[in-house]
Amino acid sequence: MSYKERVVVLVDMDCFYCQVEEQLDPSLNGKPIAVVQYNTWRGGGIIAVNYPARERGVTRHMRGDEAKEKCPDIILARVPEVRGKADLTKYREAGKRVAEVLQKFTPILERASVDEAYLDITEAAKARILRDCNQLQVENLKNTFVVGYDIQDFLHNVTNNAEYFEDNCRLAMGALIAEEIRAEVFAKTGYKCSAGIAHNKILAKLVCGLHKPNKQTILPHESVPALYEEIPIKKVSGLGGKFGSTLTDQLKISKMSELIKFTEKELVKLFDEKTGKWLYNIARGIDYEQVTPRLISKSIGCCKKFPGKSALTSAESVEHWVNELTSEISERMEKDAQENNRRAKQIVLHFTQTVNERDVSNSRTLPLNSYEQHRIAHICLEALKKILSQARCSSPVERNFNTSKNLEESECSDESIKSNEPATTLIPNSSEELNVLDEWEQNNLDSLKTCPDCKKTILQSEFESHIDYHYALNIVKEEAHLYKRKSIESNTMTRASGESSNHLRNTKRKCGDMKSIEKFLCSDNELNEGNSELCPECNKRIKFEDIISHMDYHTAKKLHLEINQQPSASSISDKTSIKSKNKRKKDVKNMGSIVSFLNNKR
DNA sequence: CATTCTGCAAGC
DNA sequence: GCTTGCAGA
Ligand SMILES: Nc1ncnc2c1ncn2[C@H]1C[C@H](O)[C@@H](COP(=O)(O)OP(=O)(O)OP(=O)(O)O)O1
Ligand SMILES: [Mn+2]
Ligand SMILES: [Mn+2]
Repeated sequence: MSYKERVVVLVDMDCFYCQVEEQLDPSLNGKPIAVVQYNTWRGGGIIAVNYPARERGVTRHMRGDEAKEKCPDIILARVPEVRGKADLTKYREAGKRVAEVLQKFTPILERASVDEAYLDITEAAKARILRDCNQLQVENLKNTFVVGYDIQDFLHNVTNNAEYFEDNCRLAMGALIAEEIRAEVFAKTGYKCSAGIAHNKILAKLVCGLHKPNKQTILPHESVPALYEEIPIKKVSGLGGKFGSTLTDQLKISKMSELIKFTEKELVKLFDEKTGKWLYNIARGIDYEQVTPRLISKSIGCCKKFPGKSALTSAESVEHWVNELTSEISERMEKDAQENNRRAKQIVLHFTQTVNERDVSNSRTLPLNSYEQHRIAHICLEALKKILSQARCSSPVERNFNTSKNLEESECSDESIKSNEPATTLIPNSSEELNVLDEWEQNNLDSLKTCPDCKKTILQSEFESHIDYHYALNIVKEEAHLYKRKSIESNTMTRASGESSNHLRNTKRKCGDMKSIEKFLCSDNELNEGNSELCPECNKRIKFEDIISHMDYHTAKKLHLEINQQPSASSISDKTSIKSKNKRKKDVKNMGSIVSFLNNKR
């Protein structure tokens, strides 16, 4: 498939945490604001800045005090503190509301962070070109910029010679849909966002930021070389860190356009096969990375740092913070279990200490059989003691802790807790961290039912959505003439389902995030190119004989959404999982004081 | 003394 | 399978 085939959109909320705060307190409207976490030390650390405050020179990473100097009338909103730590719940929930709106436009949606998501709307754009090319007018793309073009000229080209400019025509239609997506996000949530529209993820991400806030940008492929002349290498996703620095230093280049000088062979030789080829393609505006459908996180974690003198120095304090962190984890995991029908099977405990000026970190994957706070805490504390007692103690120095857990891939999930505390006395600058991580298991205790309409055997947990499916299908049959197939990509979530599957950890299987209706439709295994094709709407493999009814299903879903505007709030997901097993023992040196504290205590 | 997250892949 | 490091919001 051509590198110009797809229409990929990256939607990113504008100064997201600030917008969340502005909506909660409308008196902040129009004023310069920033969001800080903690405020006792130099006014707290700034993690989000709204646009009026940016004009005044305030940036992320500044301290609250510094922001006040730059902009005396700035309002500093504070991240809530619960259990003595920052609590990001309200931002996660706001992000979830946004994702629920985006999800109505396509199931090929990948949440990339709390405030952004990639959407592959190739099929929707193609379908709409067949009937709505006349809508590609400036008045329908009022918030759209096109790199390298005046929008008027760009639209003129694609509408007058749609075949010759078919790739740009798809991008233009993608932008029209993106305008609608963004309008819907604002209508449903009150939040403004920006978007990038391009043939791949890397470029969509890159151009989303060119016209913020509340605007969107198209990048036609032929505009890549000129754009790259202006783009520092570190601005491209994946090149913002050490690897990007290696490029600028070793290759003596600074702009993306300079990368094109190198042959694929040279790049493969300089780095490895995978990296070299990737870089060679990126230099030409080519990126084949798929938008991987994923609506919910694979891991749940929390952590706390204890910088400098606040480093934890007693067993009691360590125990206290492990309790606080496991309490938050327990609460969030329980909620996740209700919403997503999955359970973590493992937890990862992680902590770091500062020993002789150097960070030493440890982590252990531990089995998790219960979400009860005290049980999780017990598991973590036992592991912690074991690790520290095996460490060679001699010179007592500093430490800090932190814990975290993660959810697992398709079917599993984890949690993580992070805390960070200094353990011993002495040295003023110390820190530690603890982490916990787990995987999930899905509940297999589903009973079977027979559908009264189609007589198929289905899981109890999928019964409701299965009936919804018949309901929607019937309406479609009656009113199909009102709705063209493939008009707008949209998709509602279905109810949560149980379902079990097997270990899919690390296996690339799209079925992991499938909704129950889709699972029902895709229940046959053994699908291959000889007996099936990929659905243009959802990219799932469908048997030839089922493709017509499968497309009806998509139409039904769209219609159902309009009829019943109540999107059911749960997604499905998961299942199985695995694991348990734990770890090995690694020695850590210089773990003096905390070890003795722990040993003394128990 | 930026902090609190999340995802991915390499290397063992 | 597990730990670690990198990259990003
Ligand atoms: N380094 C960080 N540490 C903690 N939270 C962060 C960090 N970076 C970003 N966040 C949070 C706060 C942001 O509002 C939110 C989304 O990040 P991001 O999209 O990069 O910026 P933003 O939404 O604040 O502004 P922009 O309008 O430029 O997108 O994630
Ligand atoms: Mn943002
Ligand atoms: Mn973002």
